[in-house]
Amino acid sequence: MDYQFKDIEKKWQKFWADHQTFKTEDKSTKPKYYVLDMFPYPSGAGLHVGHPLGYIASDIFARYKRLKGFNVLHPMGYDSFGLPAEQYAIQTGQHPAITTEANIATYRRQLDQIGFSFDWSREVRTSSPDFYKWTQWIFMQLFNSWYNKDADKAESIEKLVKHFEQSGSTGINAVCDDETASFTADEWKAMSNQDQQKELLKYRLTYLRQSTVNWCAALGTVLANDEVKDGFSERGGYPVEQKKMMQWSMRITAYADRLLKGLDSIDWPEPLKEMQRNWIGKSVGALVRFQISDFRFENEDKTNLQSLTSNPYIEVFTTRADTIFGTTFLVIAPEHELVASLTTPDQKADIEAYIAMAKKKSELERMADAKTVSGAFTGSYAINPVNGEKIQIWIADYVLAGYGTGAVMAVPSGDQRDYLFAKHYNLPIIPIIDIQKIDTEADPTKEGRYINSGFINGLTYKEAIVAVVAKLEELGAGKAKVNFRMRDAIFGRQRYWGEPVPVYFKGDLPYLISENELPLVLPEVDKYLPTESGEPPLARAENWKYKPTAAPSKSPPVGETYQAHLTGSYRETADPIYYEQLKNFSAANRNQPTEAENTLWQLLRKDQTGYKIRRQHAIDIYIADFVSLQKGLIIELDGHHHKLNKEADDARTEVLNHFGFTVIRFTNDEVLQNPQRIFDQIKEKLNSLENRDLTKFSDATNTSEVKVSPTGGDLEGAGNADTYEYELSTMPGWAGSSWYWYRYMDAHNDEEFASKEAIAYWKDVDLYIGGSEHATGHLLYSRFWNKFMKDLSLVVAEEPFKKLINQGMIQGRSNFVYRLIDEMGRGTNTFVSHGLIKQFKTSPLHVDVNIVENDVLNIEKFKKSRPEYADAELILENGKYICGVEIEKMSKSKFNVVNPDDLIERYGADTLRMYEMFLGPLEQSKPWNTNGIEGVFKFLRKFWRLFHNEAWEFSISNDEPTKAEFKSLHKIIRKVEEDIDRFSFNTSVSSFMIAVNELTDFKCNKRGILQDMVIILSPYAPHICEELWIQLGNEAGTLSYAAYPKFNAAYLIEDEFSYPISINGKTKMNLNISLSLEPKDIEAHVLADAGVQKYLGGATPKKVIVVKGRIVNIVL
RNA sequence: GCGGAAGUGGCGUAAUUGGUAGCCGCACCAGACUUAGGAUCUGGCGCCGCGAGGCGUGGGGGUUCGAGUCCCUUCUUCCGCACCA
Repeated sequence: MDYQFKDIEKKWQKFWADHQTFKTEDKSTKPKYYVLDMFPYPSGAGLHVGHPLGYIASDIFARYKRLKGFNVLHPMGYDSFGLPAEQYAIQTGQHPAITTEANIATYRRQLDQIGFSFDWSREVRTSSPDFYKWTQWIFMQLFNSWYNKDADKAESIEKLVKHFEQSGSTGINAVCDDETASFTADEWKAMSNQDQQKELLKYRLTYLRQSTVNWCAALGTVLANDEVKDGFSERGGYPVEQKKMMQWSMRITAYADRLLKGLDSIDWPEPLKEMQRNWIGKSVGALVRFQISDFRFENEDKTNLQSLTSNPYIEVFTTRADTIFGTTFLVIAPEHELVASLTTPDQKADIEAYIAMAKKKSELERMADAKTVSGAFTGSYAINPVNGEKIQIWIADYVLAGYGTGAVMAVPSGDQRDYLFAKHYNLPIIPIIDIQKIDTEADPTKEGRYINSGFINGLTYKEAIVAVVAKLEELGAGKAKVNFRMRDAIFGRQRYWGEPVPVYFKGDLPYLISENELPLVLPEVDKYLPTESGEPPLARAENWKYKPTAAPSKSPPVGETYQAHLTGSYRETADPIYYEQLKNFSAANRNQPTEAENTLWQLLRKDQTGYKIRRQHAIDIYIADFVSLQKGLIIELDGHHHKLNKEADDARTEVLNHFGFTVIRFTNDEVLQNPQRIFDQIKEKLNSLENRDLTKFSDATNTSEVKVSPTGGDLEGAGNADTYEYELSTMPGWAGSSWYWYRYMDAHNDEEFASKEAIAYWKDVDLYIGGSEHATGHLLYSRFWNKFMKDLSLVVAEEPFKKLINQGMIQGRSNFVYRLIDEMGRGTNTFVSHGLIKQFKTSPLHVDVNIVENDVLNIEKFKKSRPEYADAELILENGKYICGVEIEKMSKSKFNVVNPDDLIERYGADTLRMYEMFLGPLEQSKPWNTNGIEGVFKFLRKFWRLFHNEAWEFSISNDEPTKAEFKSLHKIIRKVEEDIDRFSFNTSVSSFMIAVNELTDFKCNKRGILQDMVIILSPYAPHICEELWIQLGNEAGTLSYAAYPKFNAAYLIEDEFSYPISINGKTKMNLNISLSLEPKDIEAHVLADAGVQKYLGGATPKKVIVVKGRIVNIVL
């Protein structure tokens, strides 16, 4: 049979799916290898040929690793929350879930027909509640954590609370908001719960704060810095403005240093690491305080006067504290909070005019305008702390409010911007280094010795910077400071199609919903637009409110008054509905014990008190934390805020007493501080009580009405039966993608985001392939979340992706036809071939690349492509119409999209896979050009033919291969190993061609060679290889796990080598010389050769260089 | 402006530690087989030159017996950042 790729590929794709050939086991004696692709956003356009490039490379790698005996995890899923589906929903009213579902179906069909070896049983979708339940859960962990700088890791917020209760705010070294309060332990305890929560929010790793955000009005949402490019949204290209809003943020800045350091430990492309370093933007410098001189005037704006009069200084950030003696003025940003207070009445008009002008300039104009010098003098002066000089304070928009302190010390001799400013406004310029050249521009040199610089005169840079910082610290006028350019990441989006934030509001304060309430499912809305009042789309959801009563927590839901079941039959029949619920709650509580509960349980379990203790046991409408039914003793643990619920507790105790239980209470802190003491107290109490078997309790039927508030336990936020507003913004697109690789490890786990065992086994991603466009988004956020989860011991690796490869972008290659323009300037229906356009007046038009081959227009198809082209006239060259070419982004509007479906239809998936690899180095960006695909197709047919005779019958010989045949085989065995190891897939494809060309020349159809060839080629062209593999008599489906052939160097050993003989470095001829000869003998042999003698022309060589097995060079 | 990557035939590219520059394809040319060819096979194919030979890895310079590869300098292209103090 001829090579029938269509049948073969269909057959094996079905086989792999039916037999789950690529389903990965979590338990294996093989070493693990995790090959991950960046999962796609399923867009409506489907895949074009650029998308699979990285997937093909990773698939080859994954298949290769399987052959090499690894247990390979190679999963795929969809990053299915996002803007396009939502924009489509806004336009059409179609629910984004439906659009997304349809797009995923298209993607899946397209992916399947390329023959990837994904383990689809582990598929994830970020928009599925099973998945985003855990995205929300991780959010909750972030909310419940703070960053302890002393431990250099995230820790539980409980630990912070404990510290506050014991020592107040002293001794806390946290990454937190700037304006945290100072308080003693007693002051903390005296605070209302509200105030405590407000303070804690300043420490949480995800927090709500009034922040300046990138607001995109057209999209109706805020955007993160990495989603804004040059003042426009990355998606859609809409203008973005700065706006102050209450927003969720992630305290990624806490990890700035670790994110920076971690880069040194991972095998990523250097440009990408550099981009992250840039984005993090660490600069080591100092904060310096400049006192305000003679601050005495009044001003109608008194907002900051208070702080100014008590603390009259401006703080600047500088990386060049050594240049402080060259400071000749200060510049503060126009938005700086002290501007109004510093402005003297004389200067008021100037300053206000300048601010008005600066405000009008958009972000873009301000950037474009970087070279124009502008500013205004405030009229105030500051004192240089090191020399007491009085210097002017200016405002200018080259100083950014958002970086450092929003103020700089201007050193015109060393900083070009300061230099230009000083020249423009005639401010002094003082040289401070002996070799500084400052006639025409600033000289930021660090060489030379300091002059005009007081106590650092004569020092070098290294000495000076240390001396200045020390002096500033001594004076109390400054300190060393590391600054980062990276800002905390805005985490909320005012959009519909994203993960709901698992938070509700009581007063102004956010509270987490309960963990067992997850997932908080995205509600239905009538429209996907903001409300009239400008609230996010989720505000449209009807009855979407948080009801604590509906929240199964430590206590079941109850109304205001409740007919307590003082019937004496609390266990089975109190209320069948409640009883079911209660059992569920208890189970949930047992799975998620608090720290204190867990600590105590370790002491109480297994009868360590001498009595059987149950935990989270349902009793009537309550759940007891711990109970001994034998003694009727209930042990309750209370959180710190529990004092609010005294009334409820009393009622609860009353009911429990009624049943014959004794209730004792401890606080969580008591347990955590001294568990043994609590244990002793419990034991003592148990011993003192009489036995009373309450397991079969049946008291007199004595019903009484008891007032019960809805909480009997630790329900956070309880206290009334009101409903609360949920957070209305959703999470950004990067939330789900910041941890998804862990879900693949254990994709169907309902109890955890992934089991401890799965994480311990798979650990991290060994190879990650994806585009560099995610450098400062996904790849940074993923590292951040990973480090956070490591801190909480949820995962084991500090870095998630050990090795990363960026596949290059596939650009479009547009073709053009040239329409003739007549004398009147009108377009005609005549088209001129590209080589002739200089002779005519033409205008280029995009033409569909799919009707052009090797830049020659298919005229027949062209005429059919549009009705108006049907009678078009074409001016040809050499009988052909040659199209023009340009490289552009691949897009529908440019008619340059090449769809993999068409190519698979025509050449098959194996050809497409190999051709995409053959295009060039994986990491290199290149335009798509279908021109060479025939060559790869021919290769596969040639390979197929090796196994068939002239009548196209399968025909293989069992003869012993020749030495030359073995040599071809072992060359390719080694070559492919080396190439795959360095991700050089293009070179291995050409080596396959060489091997098959050689074997064709040998007319080799020997099993001893071809069977191994099938294995080696199978990662690249799996379908054809599977087919040949069973034809060779092997069991179907076993090829994927066959053993990669072993390289044997013996087959490559040569007796002779054709030495290039060069004279003065120029190769003149070749000589076959035995490889057993040593350099001295080679030299003699070469010089004796007649051909060489001819070149020498009788001259005696000055020197002869012989490199054994490489070259002979004769120097004349 | 700063940082990074890269410049090799008509085109995509190859040359793993400095050791024969142009492998493998595409396109093109010639030929064979054919009713035909968008099939297959054979040969050619960096540039100049009839040839001998010479010149060739963006340009210039250097190190070396020998440089596409290392160093300096310069130009060009692409990518990222951009008034970051």
